[in-house]
Amino acid sequence: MAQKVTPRSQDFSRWYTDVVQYAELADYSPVRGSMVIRPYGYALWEHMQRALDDMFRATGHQNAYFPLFIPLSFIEKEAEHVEGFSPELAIVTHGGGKKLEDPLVVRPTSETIINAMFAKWIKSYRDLPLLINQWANVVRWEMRTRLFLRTTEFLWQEGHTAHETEQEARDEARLMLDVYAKFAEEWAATPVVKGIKTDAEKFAGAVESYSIEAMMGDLKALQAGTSHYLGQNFAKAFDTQFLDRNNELQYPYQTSWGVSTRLVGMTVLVHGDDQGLILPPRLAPHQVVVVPIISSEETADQVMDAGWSVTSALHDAGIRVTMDDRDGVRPGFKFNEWEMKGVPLRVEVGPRDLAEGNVTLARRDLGREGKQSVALEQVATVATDLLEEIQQALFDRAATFMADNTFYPATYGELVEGIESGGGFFYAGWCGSAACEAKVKDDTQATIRCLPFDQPDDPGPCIVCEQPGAHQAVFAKAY
RNA sequence: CGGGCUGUGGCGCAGUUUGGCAGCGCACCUGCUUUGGGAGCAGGGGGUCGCCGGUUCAAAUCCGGCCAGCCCGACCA
Repeated sequence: MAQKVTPRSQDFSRWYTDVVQYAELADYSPVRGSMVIRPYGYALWEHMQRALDDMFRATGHQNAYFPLFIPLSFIEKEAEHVEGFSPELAIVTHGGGKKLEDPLVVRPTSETIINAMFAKWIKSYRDLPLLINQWANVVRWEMRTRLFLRTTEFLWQEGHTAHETEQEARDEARLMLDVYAKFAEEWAATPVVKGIKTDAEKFAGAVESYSIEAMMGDLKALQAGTSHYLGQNFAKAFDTQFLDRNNELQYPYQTSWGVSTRLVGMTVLVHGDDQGLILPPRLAPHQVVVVPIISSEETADQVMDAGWSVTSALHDAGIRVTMDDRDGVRPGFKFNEWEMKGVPLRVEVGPRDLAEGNVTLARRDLGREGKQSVALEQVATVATDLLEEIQQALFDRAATFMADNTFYPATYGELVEGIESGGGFFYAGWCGSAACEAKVKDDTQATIRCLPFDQPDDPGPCIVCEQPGAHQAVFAKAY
């Protein structure tokens, strides 16, 4: 623990892997492509869950739980859905020592099993809207995996809703995307671009997919959350029907939306530095760590007492605080260790501070320059303010970084050169053809991350074929 | 699934070319001295060298096969 990480500038990919492991967020497991989320990483995820779950409830959703196993025949009912997911399904063929007549799929997502139940529950327009969320694990058999960003099994949340009208469902899909954007920006301190996915990138079985896209520290894009307007595709496949206000049978309009433990990876990739993790205060398992500095026998008790009283003052102020009272570990070691773990604020309590009635506060995001002395009795109020400042500073820094690395190429040559010479987000016109989209991908590996909701009056000509552009698209390499 | 790299105490590696006592650093345990940015000294524990087979008096080392992991591609939250 607390080893030196590979510098970001030297090898970003290894830096990420080092930070995740050294900060004890996760570890590789004996199972191919699967990871163990360690207590510290899980605590971070739990804080994300809590914030999101509160927002889901505030928008009228209820939690429920559906089975892990889905009959293979269910997946096959929606043509695009099965086509999209079949390459990555884990399928159970045996149970109880016998071969199963109908194989079971380990859920890659739950639209089908949930619709099988919705078909039973939805009889009348009075049953709508039906607003369900579940927290669950899902399995997608990936070729290449990376801790948190892509693993065979991952934890997520999937919302599934059914509505009386198309407009209501479309509004719901957009509303939940807004919830995700709000979470990303206000909790994870990560600015995002909201937009519509192209047909090539949309969810298998959706009419339209929306996403939030964030820029990572290596200038690649990460899809941080998606929301889908499903139309009546699944309702028709599962014969989910209700009697409307005119006593006529109708198929409901549906949505689904999800975010995953990938958000943990995003937080690392956006804010971390060569010292390790930097956590936004609102999500940090420990917002403040108190490190006592014992320099002599005579002052030891006094320092420890002061450390504990600072700890309880911070706790009483509603701050998640921990006191590192380990014996036999030197303060310098503790500083580095808690910096590795991304704790936003550190309080150093030592004889020199106490002689003047002070403690030293050190901001994680400012490095060694970010220390200040604060009077003992003001620690709680100052720390409370600082945590808010840090939260804002992290967002501002990420927003500036994204703005600085967002470009508007005028020609195809500029787009290709821009992507190859470093990356970033490239806004450009796009005619809407799959061929032009594919050409960019073939030439540069970059894809259209989304067509932003914020569109200019004139998107300009297609960056590829120079035909009039139907949309402005964001091109970027993605995780 | 294609290409590359790697499997040796918990982690990182040397040793493999040229077969001959299984080593180093970190971590861990004990003790003492320490403690304001990754402590020092002394002592100690821990490894069927990825697996299976072959060659040999003798294999971490040579030969054959298999497996796993990571990185780069195609696919993807």
